[in-house]
Amino acid sequence: MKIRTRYAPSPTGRMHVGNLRTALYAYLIAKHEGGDFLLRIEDTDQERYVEGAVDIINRTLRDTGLVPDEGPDQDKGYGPYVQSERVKAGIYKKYAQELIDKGEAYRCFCSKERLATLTQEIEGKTISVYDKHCLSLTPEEIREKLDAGVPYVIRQNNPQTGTTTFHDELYGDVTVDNKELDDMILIKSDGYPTYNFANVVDDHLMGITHVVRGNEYISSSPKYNRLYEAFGWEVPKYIHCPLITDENHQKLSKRSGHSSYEDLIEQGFLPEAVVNFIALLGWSPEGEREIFRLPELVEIFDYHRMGKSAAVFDYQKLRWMNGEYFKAMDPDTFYGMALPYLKEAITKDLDLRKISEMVRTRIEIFPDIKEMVGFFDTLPEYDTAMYRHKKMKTTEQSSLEVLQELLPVLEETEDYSNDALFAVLKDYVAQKGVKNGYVMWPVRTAVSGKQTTPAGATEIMEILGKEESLSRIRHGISMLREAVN
RNA sequence: GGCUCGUUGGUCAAGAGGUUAAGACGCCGCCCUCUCACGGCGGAAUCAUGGGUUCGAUUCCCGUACGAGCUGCCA
Repeated sequence: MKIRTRYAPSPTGRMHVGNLRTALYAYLIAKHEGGDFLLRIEDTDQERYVEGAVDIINRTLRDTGLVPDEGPDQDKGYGPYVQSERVKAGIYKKYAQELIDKGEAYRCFCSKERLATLTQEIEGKTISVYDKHCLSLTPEEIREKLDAGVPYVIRQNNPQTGTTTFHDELYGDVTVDNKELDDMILIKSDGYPTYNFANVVDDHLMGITHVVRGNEYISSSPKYNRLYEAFGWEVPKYIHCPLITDENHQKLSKRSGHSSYEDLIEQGFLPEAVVNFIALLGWSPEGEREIFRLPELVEIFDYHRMGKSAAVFDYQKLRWMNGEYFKAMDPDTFYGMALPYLKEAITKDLDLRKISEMVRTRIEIFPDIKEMVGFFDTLPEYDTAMYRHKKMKTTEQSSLEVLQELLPVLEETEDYSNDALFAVLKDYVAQKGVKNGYVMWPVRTAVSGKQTTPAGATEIMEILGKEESLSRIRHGISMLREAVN
């Protein structure tokens, strides 16, 4: 049988990386076996609905490559794929009625006030268990309330004895006492289904074979199983994904600043790197390779190799991985993407393409560029102490000497290409009988004003050109003269 | 509180009843080098805990601790 998985987000804002990973795994499980991946919008919560959130979902799936085979825009006969539209089609009402007829569900007319009397406070947490009060209503009483227009919900009628077991592909069998099974609400008083109900109905109707979802649903899954059984439907395979946490092992929240895919893109990460990284959070391939693009993941993904324990989102490692993608990227593509960041840092007419290549193997995320290349634009203020370098055996004194001796030579040099400049400096080094660094360090310091740069002295001078290079060296000389005296 | 799930270095993790317990990020050192980065080499660092079972358990079982999730007319 063809595998069918779905991603069923709630349109409530940005896409959480945990949800994105769930979508990724659902996609990979289906695609690895040549199956279908579908998108279903679970907009049954009127209050949390956020305008534009569906667009975010679509855009994110498109940008990450997790393109659904079916969804709101591509109805392959299982639609509609938006739950609010399914509500209008009367789908959930119909199935809820079927459960009522079977005695597996019942209408509950309890007021909020009465429900409030059922709640209790335990260790700061509010807990409420419904007492099946409305289950004992007679048909006449129900008729009466219905006619009077008393609002009601429909609840699942769970047994209070025995146990219920469900099977998860990763976690194995999970068994709970039926007395733990609350009579959860299936249809809300506004007529919309709850996640608990809509999810089961739709997964069945849409022919979902593997239900991939977050681990937070594991404890309610027995209740979903009872629903499947009540309908006489085949239970799908369940694959619950482990949680993603922050560095404090708490659920990754907005406060972390990088809880959503959008956050990460804004911070300068590449979609491929994000996908690669989250794929490895809770799953590992055979072998030692870690860099995989989506098609490669499809090839090798095996959900049996998924983990069960929560994983910390390691921002540091994501940065590293993003850098790996830069290194593997072809220079033109990188240049195109880096350009806006380069322009932000450099307003002068310099060879940005060359600078782009300098930076490509040195940054981890795009915003790193600014700090790295700003000195090309304007020489930063710096302290002459920077001319002192133990390993290079340089001092302010020695630097002054080198720069002074080099200045006339560089003034005479016409060819300011990297190779030519390098040859000039090498000549001087040889003639002086010192190590390269003894000369290169002061020159680079003078033309950059920085401790570290994304290129060597002569490469920098090539970019800056003769005039600017000389002016910076002269400035260095005058600073050093002052410092030495 | 109850229920459910989880626990291999700081982090992601492989692994298996007997291994020198992989690899990666990060960290440290060395090499390369016109600084840094890249690249190369090396290092420190892990089986939560107490009982069993076993010739032998980090691996299997039970308890404990810790963590997380659920306990919503949210999903």
